[in-house]
Amino acid sequence: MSETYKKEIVQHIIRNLLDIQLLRIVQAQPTWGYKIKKQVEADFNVKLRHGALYPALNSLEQKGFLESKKQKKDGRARKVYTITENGKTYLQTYYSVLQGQLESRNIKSN
Amino acid sequence: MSETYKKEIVQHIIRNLLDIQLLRIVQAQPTWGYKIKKQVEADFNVKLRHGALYPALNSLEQKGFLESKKQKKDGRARKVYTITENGKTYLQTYYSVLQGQLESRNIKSN
DNA sequence: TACAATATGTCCTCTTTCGGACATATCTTG
DNA sequence: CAAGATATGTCCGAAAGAGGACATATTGTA
Repeated sequence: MSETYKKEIVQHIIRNLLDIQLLRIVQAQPTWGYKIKKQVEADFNVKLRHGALYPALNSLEQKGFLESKKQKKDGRARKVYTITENGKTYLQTYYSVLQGQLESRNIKSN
Repeated sequence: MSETYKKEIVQHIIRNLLDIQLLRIVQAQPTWGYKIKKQVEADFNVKLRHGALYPALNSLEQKGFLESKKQKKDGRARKVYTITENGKTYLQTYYSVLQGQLESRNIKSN
């Protein structure tokens, strides 16, 4: 029953909250674009366009929420992202707002 | 500190998760467009265009997540929305996905 | 040596959304 | 009576985003 809309909802989140998801993933562990794409697609069974992903990552770096270093590991040239303090604060605040909604499902009815 | 981004984040949520917010508000209590607008703007101190709100409500009704009845109370002709079972299920599923993210902030690191 | 996978980027067209205006009707208050 | 609040809707030009292609380089595999 609650599975009915699950895929649609995950797709909705990936589309509309992509920046939040990226911050969340990078916060959990420094990583790079291609891995994020593969990981998200495997974990959630949705498609994540790299034409949307890479610009989003660059945008988050420009905003100062992510930092990147070009590394050459396993013979691969990767752009590894790390979350910044501002990024952590932003994500924390975002989740606290959502948490507030999860806790109090009621809205003031003046 | 966590107040730094709060307004920006609330605006982000209103923009990108408007349909979810509407379902949440209507689920808490049957209500109508104009009241939602005033309520959201007062509660969160952000602007909610009625040019975005009314089409969004109609869209949710077309999807079968909301139902509306035109009422004349207090001498006012209002279109009062009620959440449907499908709407409840959708919202519930949405929040359960977000909840899952709140609980496990870690993502599988193969 | 091809072909697939890894890895990151841009570009173009189409569609959607944004911000704000236009529109209309009723009710309340000064 | 006029102005503001309540209440719901559409429309238009501009901006943003979606889908998918084009582009390039290296590495691993058949």
